[in-house]
Amino acid sequence: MLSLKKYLTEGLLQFTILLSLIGVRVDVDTYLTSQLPPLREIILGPSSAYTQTQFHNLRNTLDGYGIHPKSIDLDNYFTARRLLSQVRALDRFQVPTTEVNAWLVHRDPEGSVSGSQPSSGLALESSSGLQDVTGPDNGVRESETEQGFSEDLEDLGAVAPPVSGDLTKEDIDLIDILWRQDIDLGAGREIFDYSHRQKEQDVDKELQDGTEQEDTWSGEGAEALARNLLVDGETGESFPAQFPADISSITEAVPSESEPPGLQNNLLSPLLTGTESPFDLEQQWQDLMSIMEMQAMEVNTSTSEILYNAPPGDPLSTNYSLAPNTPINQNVSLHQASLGGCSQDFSLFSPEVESLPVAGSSALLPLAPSNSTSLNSTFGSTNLAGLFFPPQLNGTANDTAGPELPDPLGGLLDEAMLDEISLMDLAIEEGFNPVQASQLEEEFDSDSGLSLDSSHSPSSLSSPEGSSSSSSSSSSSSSSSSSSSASSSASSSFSEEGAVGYSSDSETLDLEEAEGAVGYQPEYSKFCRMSYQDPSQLSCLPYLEHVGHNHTYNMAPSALDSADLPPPSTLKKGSKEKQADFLDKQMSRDEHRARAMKIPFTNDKIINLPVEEFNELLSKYQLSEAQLSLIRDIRRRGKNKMAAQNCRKRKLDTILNLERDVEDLQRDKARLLREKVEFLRSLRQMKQKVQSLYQEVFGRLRDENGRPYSPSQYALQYAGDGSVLLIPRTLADQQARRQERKPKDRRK
DNA sequence: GTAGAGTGTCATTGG
DNA sequence: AACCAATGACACTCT
Repeated sequence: MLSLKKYLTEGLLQFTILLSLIGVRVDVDTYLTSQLPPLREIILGPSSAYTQTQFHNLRNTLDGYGIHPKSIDLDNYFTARRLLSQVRALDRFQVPTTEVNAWLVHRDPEGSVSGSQPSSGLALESSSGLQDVTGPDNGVRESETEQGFSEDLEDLGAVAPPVSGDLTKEDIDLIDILWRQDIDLGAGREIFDYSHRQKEQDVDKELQDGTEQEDTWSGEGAEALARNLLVDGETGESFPAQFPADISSITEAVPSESEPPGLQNNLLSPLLTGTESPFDLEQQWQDLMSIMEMQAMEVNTSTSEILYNAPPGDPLSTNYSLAPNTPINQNVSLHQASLGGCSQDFSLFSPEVESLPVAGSSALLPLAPSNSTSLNSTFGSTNLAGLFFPPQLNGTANDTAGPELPDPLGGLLDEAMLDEISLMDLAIEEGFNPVQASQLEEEFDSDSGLSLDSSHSPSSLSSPEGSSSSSSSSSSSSSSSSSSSASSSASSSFSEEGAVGYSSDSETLDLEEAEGAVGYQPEYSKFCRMSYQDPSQLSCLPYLEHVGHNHTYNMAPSALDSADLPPPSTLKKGSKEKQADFLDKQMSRDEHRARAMKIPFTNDKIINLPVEEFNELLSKYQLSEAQLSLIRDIRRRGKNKMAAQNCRKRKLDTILNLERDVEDLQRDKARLLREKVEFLRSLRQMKQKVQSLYQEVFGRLRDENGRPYSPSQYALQYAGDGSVLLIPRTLADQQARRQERKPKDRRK
């Protein structure tokens, strides 16, 4: 076992040297590609090729190779794969690299600490460089990462870990861990692209020549690169090879109170470069940033900015040539710290890292609850290490076993978001899952937008005319219904209407023309039957609305309203009796009474005539007091009957409208829940990205002795200008405490 | 025979 | 004050 380990280590070192010889650098875009797949899954659906869990098996299955990670054939395997991948990557472009400017603020007071810019400390500065054509490595991410790591250490003049020979155990462990990390996290398909390495090589050359990084980008190299369209390592999106970081377009929508302009802008880009659905990605980012912004509103980051940020004019910290649509890169300079091969990788981090302290501190506040103890509580808002360093890295890259560090975005998610997630899950369990929502939508879509369909409306007319009238009236508001009923009842042409007027005038006309009576099917059918049985009564047709009602009270059939009926002599005697009985049954009580009292006009006239005409009509006849009283009662009851029908119909419409509103709200709720699920899912993946990238960056930091920094003692802090600072935890904790108080004060 | 829906009627209220 | 729409409540009929 020991020999195996040694063999592995030696093999890795040899491989690293090999990669460095051919100019391969490791870049963080490995993580970009490895982390974005989940986002793609959100948008495009799951893709087994990007499933993160498969990365663990990647080394055993890639390219058909079946090999155990500890196999002694590892170097052969890696070499073969690397060469193959390099060949494959020859025609690909690569994302511009990320520049990481970190300032070690504490460690040696007399040295060039905060503010100074050691020219040699640009471990993470990278650019495209033409890769050695002889050995472009595209596919072997693990070896590539490691190679880039050591290569950077060599090239950058920073204190590099021993490349061979006297490797300490920490070094070996770190190498092993980083190697495994790269494997586990997965690498992008174009991580080791040709153009990318070309840029890197160029930068490396310039660094060796003592050229400042910003000169590189502002000079010919940058222009030349700008002319070329680079392809995002993950998404394949083409964009100018500049140092852009035009995340401002995104973050502008998320204003932050206390942060200087550009602070937020730098870290978003990588996720926005998805070729398949960049807009969706941007939307997701906007959602994320909006949440973070809400939290950032409560936090003042000015303190940290004053303390640790490079001045605004600092070329290193502000050298983002923010070309639009090229938001990939983020400059993070790790001064006084050597960072292995983190070139553009940090750009992926940027969105999160930036937004955390910026939006900062607020977003992180939940991470370090005041009641938490020791380190966790002290990791402030801007203390990235405390937030992001996972136990894994702590145990491995850390010589002093530090306490377990909280989750990077744990504060974001753990408290508020997790509650929401749980609520959401609960809501889904309660029946608002997307499937049901979609079903609901289908159901509604089939409803033609009206809540009043036959199944829902027991009072709807069974006849086509009736249903149309009913649906139209139901679609209108109840107020319109009442107004329509009022208009119909107020109409002076009662004889033409002859119907109960609930619906509007036009509707009433349609209904009357079709039915000529009360707008309910039972009455209509009865009336029709009666009318066709006795054509002689067709003359009564407009006025027989009351006859059709169900309520036929047993009264003496003696009092037929003879005024509107043809002479009985025209009918045969046998059928005449039957028809009389039938008509008696069809007549209402008031009609029977009117007939009994020998009222000389129809009940319809009594009921529907306007007051003036009604009084005129009464004046034409010499009527007794009993007749007048009956006529007034008939009129009152008739009007009230119509009013009751209208009222009931209105009531039904109101109920149906409420039902439709409830269904609409349920549909909206289901949709919002779906959106929430997707948003939370993307947020979780962002969190994972931030965590892994933080680990990547921090794990590659080396002190002057070439040893990794202890996560328990140091933390990465995201400064307001986009740079990343390596500060001791105590300082970070103090800052965090200060920023914790501010939102509280603000709430007061 | 009973429950429930549909309808008519009365009393009341408010415009 | 008269008229009328709206509506709750009740009764009746029908299924």
